[in-house]
Amino acid sequence: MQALEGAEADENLAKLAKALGHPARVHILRMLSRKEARVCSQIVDELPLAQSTVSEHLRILKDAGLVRSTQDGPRVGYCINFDGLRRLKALVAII
Amino acid sequence: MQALEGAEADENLAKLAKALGHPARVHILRMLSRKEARVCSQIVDELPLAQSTVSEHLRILKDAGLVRSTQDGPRVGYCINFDGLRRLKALVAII
DNA sequence: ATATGCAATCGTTAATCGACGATAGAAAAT
DNA sequence: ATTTTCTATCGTCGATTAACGATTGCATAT
Repeated sequence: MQALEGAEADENLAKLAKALGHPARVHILRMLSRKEARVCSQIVDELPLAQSTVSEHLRILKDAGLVRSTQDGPRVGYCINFDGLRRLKALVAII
Repeated sequence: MQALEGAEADENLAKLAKALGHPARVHILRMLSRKEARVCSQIVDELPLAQSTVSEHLRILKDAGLVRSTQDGPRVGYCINFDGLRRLKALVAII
């Protein structure tokens, strides 16, 4: 378990929160959380954004460790990174 | 109680998370949470930032509803806005 | 081998953010 | 009344972000 306090934890929480700091990314995360979507095109269909923009939002969520991409089968799939999400919840909970 | 789902909740969470999306602001929030500081100058002393920059971070936290300023007595004090913080925790918890 | 479909990356533009010093304002102390 | 102390605001600058269309890359299907 990583630290929940100190400068490193602050940076960690800031990075996670920053990734969450856009409505489209919150929406994407919720879709993935409820398994309403697994591939990029489904998310593009749902949001009023270009494919490239959605792809960029997914990259940001991946970079922050909130989302993982999987190649289960023929196509790239996305899913919640539960480790990252758990950590975010833990860090927020103790503020 | 406000909604925890839907577009409005997404925007709300994004706004709160964005405010939290900077290490200095996380640090400030933790200081206030632990009552290690109550006035701006104490925070300035603690952080390697100019007074104007700290003041701006405080403004962002206030705008997001995570911090309140109080004039209890002779001088302006800052404290956690527990309503906002509670809402953040609730919104994050259900992702 | 070629075509198709999906996602990532590139290049660009406008907008926003983060930081600072300087300045203003308000209250308390002298 | 003047000085001091503390915080907010202004103006500026460079860096980062958000968005898009266009292009590339990679599988699968034909």
